[in-house]
Amino acid sequence: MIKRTKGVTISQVADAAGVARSSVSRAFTRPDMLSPETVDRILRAAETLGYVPNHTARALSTGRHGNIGLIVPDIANPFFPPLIQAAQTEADRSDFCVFLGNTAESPKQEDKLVGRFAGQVEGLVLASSRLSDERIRAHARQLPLVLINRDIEGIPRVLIDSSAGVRQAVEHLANLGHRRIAYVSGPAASWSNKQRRSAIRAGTTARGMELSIIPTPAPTYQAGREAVASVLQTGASAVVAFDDLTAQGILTGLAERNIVVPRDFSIIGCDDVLGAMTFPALTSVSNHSADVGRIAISMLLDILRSRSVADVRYALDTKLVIRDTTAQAPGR
Amino acid sequence: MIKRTKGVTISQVADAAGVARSSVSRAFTRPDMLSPETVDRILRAAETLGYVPNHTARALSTGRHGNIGLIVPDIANPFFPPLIQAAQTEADRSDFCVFLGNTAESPKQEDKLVGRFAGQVEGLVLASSRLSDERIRAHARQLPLVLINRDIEGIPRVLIDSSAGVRQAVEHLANLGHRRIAYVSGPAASWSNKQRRSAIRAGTTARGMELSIIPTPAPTYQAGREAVASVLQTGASAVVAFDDLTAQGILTGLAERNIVVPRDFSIIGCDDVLGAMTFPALTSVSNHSADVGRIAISMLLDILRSRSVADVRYALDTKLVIRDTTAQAPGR
DNA sequence: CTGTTAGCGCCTTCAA
DNA sequence: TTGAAGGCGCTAACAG
Repeated sequence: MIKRTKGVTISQVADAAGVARSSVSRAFTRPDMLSPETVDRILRAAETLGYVPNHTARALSTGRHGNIGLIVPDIANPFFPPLIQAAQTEADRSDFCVFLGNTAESPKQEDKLVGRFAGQVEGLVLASSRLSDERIRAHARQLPLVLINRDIEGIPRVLIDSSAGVRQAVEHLANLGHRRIAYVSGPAASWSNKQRRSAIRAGTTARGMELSIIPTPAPTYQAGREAVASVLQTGASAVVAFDDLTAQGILTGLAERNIVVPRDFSIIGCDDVLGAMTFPALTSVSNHSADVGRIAISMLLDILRSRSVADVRYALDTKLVIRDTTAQAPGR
Repeated sequence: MIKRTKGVTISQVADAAGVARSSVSRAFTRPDMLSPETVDRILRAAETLGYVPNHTARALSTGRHGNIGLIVPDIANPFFPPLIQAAQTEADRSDFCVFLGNTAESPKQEDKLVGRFAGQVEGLVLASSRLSDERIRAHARQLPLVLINRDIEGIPRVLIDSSAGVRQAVEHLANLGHRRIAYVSGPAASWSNKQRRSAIRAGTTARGMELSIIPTPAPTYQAGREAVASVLQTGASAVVAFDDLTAQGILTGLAERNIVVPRDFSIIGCDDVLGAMTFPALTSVSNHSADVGRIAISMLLDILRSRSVADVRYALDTKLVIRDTTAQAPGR
């Protein structure tokens, strides 16, 4: 049985130091308003009593609690951990704590989390939100919001613009002689998915290539693996996947059918989070997940500081990273 | 420019409903103490005014804010996301929010985070803490603590007991004819690492096998990859890695040297988080990361509810999962 | 520079 | 069943 120390309050410190409560408060928040000796005496008293400012009381009084929220659809997707980590580090630099929420790809859960967080955070970052524009706008009326990979006018947002990278991917495949390719798509509600899909469509159309779209329930290893059957039915010789995780699943699905990559089939991922960790090393569209996390938080903190919301749209460029899963189309 | 709605307070609702503030409070916390009609009237008024209870004020008054903290060393390590997700889900079931902290394997950062969280959470779960026993004990005096994969008497803890699984791993290798193996170890401050290392040592000693220990700076893909040189120098024909990520790195390091797994070399991971996602599919010691997250949170919530700390030690058993990275020792 | 005085929004005895 | 009143711990004018 462990006994716990109780909360020492500002009054006890004030008594011990022989000053008013407000002076104690100042010693911690605006020491420059007090004489150095007084500050010293107070701090010393606080130290011996083991006083720690009560965060909640301070928050009630100031209306600021130094917390921000970060909501992601799937923390287990390797795209997010670096983003989360960077966000955390950036928040830390300004002495903010971050609440993390995982929606498991469910808009309903996302709505619930936003509501739950709203009361205890000063602002929120929604990464790859699966909510409708209306819901997001509604939430933005309640508290400062920054979006990641979601493009809604009037709401600050930071985007990974995959179009350039995806265009290069199509070009790369075309140069290798592929004429018929497939896109294994991501969540319907995903802005990134829409963006990637239309970039591919534009690229293939421009080059007279044939394109098939294969839907998946969610961007996971398993979904990729299960998509392989459909992919093969299209007669495609190469595939671009919504993300690396899906691509990795496809890699396995192909291996299970003894289809050798890249000899028999080429594959390109997006996000480049698996780096060279797959076998063969995955060709992928570059990633900025950490940058995006850092930037989103820094934007949010700016907004909190300035108390004003500019309509910022921060887009990061991408490019194709060629590794070992793409090669000449078979039979050429 | 988006305008934000201001906070409606209990008083406004009270006025609108023509009741006292305390009644409004009761309508939300103890509706059974009020007549159904009154509750109804209050709720209706609250609804139209868009009243939402102020979490901070409530917390100050009750001393409970319904938040718990979870601190992990590296969110990007695939061992943790399922743990975090399960923890979150479990907390959610009891209407608790979770603060997530990432220490980047740094004890200093961990200490800092605990301090920062302490004021705003009712309890804390420390997963794979890198802190000293003393620091942990000190923190446990401040607030309810539950440990994951750290065995300190007197502090509630839930452990993945890898010894059985690791013992099976050694046995498996022995049966395949390996006589000389290496253990690529994890962080020095890791309880799991110590446990796995001694289980391997016990197993190899009992069978008269030779064992080399290879240190690494941190359990990462990169560290595993770089450890390969040292591993090969030992003349071992098989290796057990601290975790799957390290094992995956080793897999790459071997591939880079044209050493074919499992024909030329066998490898076993721990945690089984990569499942069949590596190539070849990794033999590994089973994992309970999600269970452990769920159980830790549920233990913490129990403690918070009962206001008492029993000395619980919850250990989960493990076993070897054989896949494709282990085979007969070469030359036999 | 420092003390006094009000709250922040809610919960919770204590009476009625 | 309901109201009145005090307080949770701290901050923020306003005086002095």
